[in-house]
Amino acid sequence: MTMERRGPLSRSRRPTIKDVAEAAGVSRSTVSRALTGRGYAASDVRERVLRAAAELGYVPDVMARTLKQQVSRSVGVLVSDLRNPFYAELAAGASREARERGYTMVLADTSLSAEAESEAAEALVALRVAGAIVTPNSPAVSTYLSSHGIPVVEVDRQFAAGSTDGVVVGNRVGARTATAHLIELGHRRIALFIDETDWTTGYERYHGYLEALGVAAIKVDPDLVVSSGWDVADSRRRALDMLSGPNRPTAVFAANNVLAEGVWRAIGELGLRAPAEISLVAFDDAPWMSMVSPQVSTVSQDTFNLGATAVRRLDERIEMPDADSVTTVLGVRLVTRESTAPPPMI
Amino acid sequence: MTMERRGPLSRSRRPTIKDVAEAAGVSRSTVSRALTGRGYAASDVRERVLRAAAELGYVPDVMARTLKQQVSRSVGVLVSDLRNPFYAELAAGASREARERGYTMVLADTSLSAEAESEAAEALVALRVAGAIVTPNSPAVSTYLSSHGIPVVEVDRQFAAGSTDGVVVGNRVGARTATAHLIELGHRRIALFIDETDWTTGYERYHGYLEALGVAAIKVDPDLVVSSGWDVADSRRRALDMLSGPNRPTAVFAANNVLAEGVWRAIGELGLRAPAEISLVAFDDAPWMSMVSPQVSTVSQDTFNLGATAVRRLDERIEMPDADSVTTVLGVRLVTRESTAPPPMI
DNA sequence: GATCCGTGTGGGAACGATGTCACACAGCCT
DNA sequence: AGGCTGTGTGACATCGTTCCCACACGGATC
Repeated sequence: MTMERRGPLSRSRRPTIKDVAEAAGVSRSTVSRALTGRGYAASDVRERVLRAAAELGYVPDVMARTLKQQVSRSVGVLVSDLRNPFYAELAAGASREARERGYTMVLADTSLSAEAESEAAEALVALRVAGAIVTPNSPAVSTYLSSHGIPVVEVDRQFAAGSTDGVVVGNRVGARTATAHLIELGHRRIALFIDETDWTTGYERYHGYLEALGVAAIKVDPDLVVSSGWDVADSRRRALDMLSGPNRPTAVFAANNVLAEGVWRAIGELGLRAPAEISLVAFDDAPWMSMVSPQVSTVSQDTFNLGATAVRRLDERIEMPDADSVTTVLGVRLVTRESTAPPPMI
Repeated sequence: MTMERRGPLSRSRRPTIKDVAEAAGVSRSTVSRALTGRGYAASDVRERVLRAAAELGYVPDVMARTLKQQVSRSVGVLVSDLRNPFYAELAAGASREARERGYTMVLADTSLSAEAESEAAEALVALRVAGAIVTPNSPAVSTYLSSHGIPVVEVDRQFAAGSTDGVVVGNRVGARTATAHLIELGHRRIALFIDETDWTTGYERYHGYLEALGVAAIKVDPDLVVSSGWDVADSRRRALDMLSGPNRPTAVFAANNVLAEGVWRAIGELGLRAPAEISLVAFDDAPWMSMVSPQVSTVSQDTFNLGATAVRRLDERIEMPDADSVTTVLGVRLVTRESTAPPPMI
């Protein structure tokens, strides 16, 4: 196998605007005007320039242009974990909207590591991106990017509400609705699986859960609130513990798709029959939830749209850097499937 | 809600190397040498420069650097559809490997559209990326990028074998193994669901299927080979047709995760009992396959590694542009779960 | 004392595109 | 004839960085 000989065009250096100018017999300035459409250019000259550019396969150098104009047409997107369908779909939405608005997308998977996150943020600054979208793990990213004059939109989670734009979903109302759904079915011992309860998304979902219990005058049992790690294995382990215990709950609300998967696996392994013996309701409608049996009831959010909306917001912010910051809250919807039913009679 | 006042630092323009030079009382050249480590710089001077840079929050401008050096540290990644877990995982692997090697990643979702694909390719040229990884839909992308001197690695699918590097999996052997597995169980009427049979991946899987049938001296029934579209809905429809027909197959080999989902849904909707009444084996181990009941047997490929390997290959190619092109074939593994069993007795 | 090192440092020309400015030309008015 | 306008073009400085080159300095060698 041998590398094919490259065309004559590419062996030499890439064509620059100067090459186009010479080929068309005009100056660099004229080429620039003809191609960008800014400023005068006689139609026959424009014609000639366009032809020359096409013939040479000329593509303007974004680096040089950005350097000169001091503003690029790319946005940075920082997500926690592309392997999680939630973030993948978020990124897909961002990608489509970015393309539609003429932005290129620089994407980094921050792998839930603070180090990777700040490293990636620094790369975005170095790249002089026009703006950034982040699913932050700490307030640091937004602060850092903002301090370098880069507009930021926090998505899914929001640390810097009030000083930074945000696009989130109705976490509290979603969690409240999910919990209320279980209560309505007759459940009283409802466990909550959640990653953390102190910040933004986790905080809201936790409080949504508390509110629903409060309304029904159900006392919160701290043993039923498990603050699990971020991966399936951990959540599964914790669920195995809780569900094989003596006084197990009759229902579980798993506050995201990863935790839900862990709980779901534990239920299966313990041979518990859902929803007859235990009900499960999740947050985030991952694809598997509508494929497994019983299908999992969940609070569904339009994740693709979440990403797209964030890019829209960012674009607006780039246009109007000094407008007041806004937080957009997208709606959620409880999808009741087969995993929730009244608790077993004792 | 009001935008927080930005720090004094950012209100004015971003600090440049010149600002650092003035703060440290040296020339721009010296700052450059001190920060990059190329060339002389007395240790006390270096110290002073580093401190000044840190104090100002200086981050070198990648645009300017790239413009000068004529080589960037970013790679382009073009995938078909981020919402498909296959591509998401591929991108995740690429992302991690890119980060480890000091590349930033420009990602575009080409949405299975040829137009978006070539648009994205042009953007990569404009960005002067150091290299690109693509899951191509046609030979055009690789040709185009190569003609602009951009090293390309084709991943998953390969159109330009011999002239472009590729990283693929053992599609033919995987398909053969999956089909042979069904034959071994006693199946004779084995349907194939596949997206296309003319190019690269689809071609290989198709021929793997044919080979396995050939070895067992089973005549190919063209009615059992359905070249479905690319989405779940289409595949489901085709599967409903075929499986509700008079002379249905006893087993289905679905050549990718999307088609498998369609077939799986159809099986469920028709109330067919798998594997008692129909066996199913897939290609690509999507998460849901090990969660549903019965769990789906499949040809598993290490998709994350596929992405990571592609970046590794690309990096090597960037280092040695004139070496012979190589195609890396990663192994696959048949994972037998619960969806395959001997055909029903007649 | 002239020359030659090695060690540092600064000046300045690139890289490719943009856009301001000056200017050239034709046609028209005073 | 001189001035003006409108149309079209080219020279040139600029963006932030790198890196080649020149050069300065102290010490060693002839």
